[in-house]
Amino acid sequence: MRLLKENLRKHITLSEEELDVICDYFEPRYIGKGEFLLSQGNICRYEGFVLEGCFRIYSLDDKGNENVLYFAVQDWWLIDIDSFMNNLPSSLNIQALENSKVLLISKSSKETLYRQLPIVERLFRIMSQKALVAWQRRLIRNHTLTAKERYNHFVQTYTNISSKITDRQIASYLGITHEFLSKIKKNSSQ
Amino acid sequence: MRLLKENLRKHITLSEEELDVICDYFEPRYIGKGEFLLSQGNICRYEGFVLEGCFRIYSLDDKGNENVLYFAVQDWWLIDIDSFMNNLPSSLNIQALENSKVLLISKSSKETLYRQLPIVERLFRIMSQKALVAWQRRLIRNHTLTAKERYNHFVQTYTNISSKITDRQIASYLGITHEFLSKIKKNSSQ
DNA sequence: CGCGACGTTGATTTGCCTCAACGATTGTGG
DNA sequence: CCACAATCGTTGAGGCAAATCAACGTCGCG
Repeated sequence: MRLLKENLRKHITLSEEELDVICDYFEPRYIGKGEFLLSQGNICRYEGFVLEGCFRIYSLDDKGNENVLYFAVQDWWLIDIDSFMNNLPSSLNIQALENSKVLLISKSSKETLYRQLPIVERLFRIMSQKALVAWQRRLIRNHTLTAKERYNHFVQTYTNISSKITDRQIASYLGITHEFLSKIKKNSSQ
Repeated sequence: MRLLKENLRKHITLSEEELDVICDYFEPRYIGKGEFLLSQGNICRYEGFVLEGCFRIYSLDDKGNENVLYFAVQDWWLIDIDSFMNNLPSSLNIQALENSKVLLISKSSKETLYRQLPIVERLFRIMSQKALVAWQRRLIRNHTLTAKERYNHFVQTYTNISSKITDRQIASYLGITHEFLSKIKKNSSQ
């Protein structure tokens, strides 16, 4: 819970009482390596916060190719917002890449929380807006940088993540093939 | 103002009084073709809502290449969130592509509005989350679709926009050169 | 009118993909 | 604990999508 509180305090000033109220709505859950918190076709009923472990959030295209949207390790959030907000079948998969521990809040709990503590609306507004900026930046990087530059940016920015996951996953995140990533690494290491 | 009210009502149920309060904080402004609502290096002090006209939001990389983040026509919003939220110098340019009319709300007005009418926090949370989903989808399209497929998706999805802007701008939005877009169009028209 | 931005086209290059093969590592069931 | 399968990372040959560079005619605008 301490980790969650610290995460929330990064975005907004909250009293200890408010933090306690918020945290009360979350429940811990363990997810084994390879298991899914969400798989496509189902409705995303929980928002998750990662305490330990590592996740990949990915979609599948028509040909069955996996496309990693992002990774989540400690201190990151797990959700398919579209599915969660609108009760739509998800097109995303959220899979644990190692044995993991998360805190979950259900959709109904979150709505109750919003009403009970209106400042939580503000909190999640701010979090969403920060996330939005990050996605915009990533799109610009995809347009302006080469695959090699994007790879270097990734390992520098997410050192803690890149040490946990396979090169295939990283390649998928970067939007390139794993063969080509291998050639990038060979090329840049000499 | 009617247009703004309709836009807000798409996301959340609001009474006529609430809508009036919100709208009172916005002031109209005309922006001539080629003029900037925001240029990089400056702080984004206003959030804008487009009533008429057309805008491009773009950044420049080191080599001076323009990179269009998105276009905004009637019913769209104009802002550099990062700069607006954190009072940072913007890395974005917001330029009118034709004579345009917008509604503006300043940062201080928006903060006042949040306090006066807490439901506005909810409103902008929901708007931000919807926008987030759109950016995620766009990134996936960039990874999975070819340039031609992305172009077709763009003209189908944004018919009203694509008729207003040059092919160079569209190419920049798609992340390709304008020469290549020209070849795509030639190729697909026969 | 003349200039600058535009769209087009072609020749050439390059970044990245596809397919195929290989050894190394990991995981799993007997 | 080992044998086997599966997945991984690597490498190479070849191909394709898209970039680069350059030239040209067109159009809107001062």
